[in-house]
Amino acid sequence: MIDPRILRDEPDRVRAAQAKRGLSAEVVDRALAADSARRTAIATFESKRAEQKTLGAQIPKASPEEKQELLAQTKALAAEVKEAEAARTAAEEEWNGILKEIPNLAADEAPAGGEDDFAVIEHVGTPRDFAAEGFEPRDHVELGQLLGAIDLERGAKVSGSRFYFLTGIGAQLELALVTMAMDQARAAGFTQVIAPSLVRPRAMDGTGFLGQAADDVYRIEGEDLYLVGTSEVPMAAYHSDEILEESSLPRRYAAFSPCFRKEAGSHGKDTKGIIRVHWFDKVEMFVYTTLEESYAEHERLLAWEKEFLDKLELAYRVIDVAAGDLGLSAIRKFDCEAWIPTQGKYRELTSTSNCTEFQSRRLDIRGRAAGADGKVRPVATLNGTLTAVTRAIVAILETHQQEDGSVRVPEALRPYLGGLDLIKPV
RNA sequence: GGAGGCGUCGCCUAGUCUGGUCUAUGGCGCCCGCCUGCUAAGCGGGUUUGGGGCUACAACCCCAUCGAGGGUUCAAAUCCCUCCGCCUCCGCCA
Repeated sequence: MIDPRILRDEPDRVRAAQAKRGLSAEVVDRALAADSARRTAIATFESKRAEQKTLGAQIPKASPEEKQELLAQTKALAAEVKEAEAARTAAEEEWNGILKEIPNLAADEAPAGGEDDFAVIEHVGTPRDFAAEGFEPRDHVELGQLLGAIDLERGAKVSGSRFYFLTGIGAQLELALVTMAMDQARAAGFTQVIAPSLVRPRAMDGTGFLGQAADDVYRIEGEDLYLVGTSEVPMAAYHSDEILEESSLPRRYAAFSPCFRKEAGSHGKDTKGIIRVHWFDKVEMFVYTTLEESYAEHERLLAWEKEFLDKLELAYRVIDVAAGDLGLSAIRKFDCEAWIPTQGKYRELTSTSNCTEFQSRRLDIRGRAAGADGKVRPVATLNGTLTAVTRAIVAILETHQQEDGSVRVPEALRPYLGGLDLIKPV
């Protein structure tokens, strides 16, 4: 959630932020009204409660006849306190509910508008010119079949549409990519983590995925558990309800977990292949740091993502995602989109977000400043994809394919495949 | 899955049976100061978090906070219920 002080002191800033995302500002007025109602309710309850405490303290010391009198008084008061408390609780819930509807305030640098209003920051590498090379590239579905790497038919048979088996060199590719990602992360000082992919509502809600995105989340029947769509969820909740020494920041984690997405509302999109699936594995970077450091850290996360894509020798562009497409939590988001030859487009391979204090406020993750004053305040959280396995495989197969259907292995990946430099059709 | 035990303000801990003087004890750690060639020791003080009021977002006052949420009561760390977590034993299992 956003800082309530900003809402109170600079409501116009919040209104402007809503407009930038293409959302109504009406929520701001509802929030302000709920805030003042809440404060009134708190004051009422607290004065009643204080009175009750004062009277109650006199009872054990009172003489028998005074005691009767006091008991009668406090008994009546007890009912009023109870009522005032219920009113306070209701007012606080109302306020919290409204506050949680407000997305994080987009950064000034983030372009205004929706999905198509992104700004291209840079292009890295040049898409291969298959026409000049004189052959028609095969798509990853065909290549996956030729190489014995991806089995979509059996994926559908066993689990349904948007599922797959990675087999043979496909399975090896996943393990190679994950290990390479983990090695890079460790070298950069990250703590490697294998994270749970089933979480409680608190974790899901705290990261902002039970808002508008709730349709995309799998729930476990009969249990209070959700399947995560990214290890951002368990990693954000990892330090929930904790106070971290700011001297211990940044805390950098590289977490591996499967990711599950319903892909509701994407019927007809990317129906072929493994571009858009209900399950895939991912190595995600997750960082806790201070608000001041978060902006520079965001750039670092982007740099680490680029380093990984560079090692895969892919052509890609980096975009600055528009405000309306940031999701609830982020103030700014960079996507790295790799060139997919058979689609003739750039497709998202990785994404990094600065969520500032938004998730920390919801999950109660605070930092204590160094020194005698030791102020406690929310920390900033950031996340970034190191590798989303399925899309990385799509980009590698399509980009590095040869006319005969074999695929050249990028230099950096070879050590992770036992030195293999060419994947040949089976 | 079954039976039992436990959960106190960073860590350890007193308090729970017998509800009110608990405004939660003591130790360790940490912070500030004193003392001291320096360090250690010693001495004195401070040290949960969230919220509200008032304000300079200070000081101060108040409310809540003893795993979480309900209940009983004039009054709950203390009694009752539900949930969560940890531990022990049994069963099952990769």
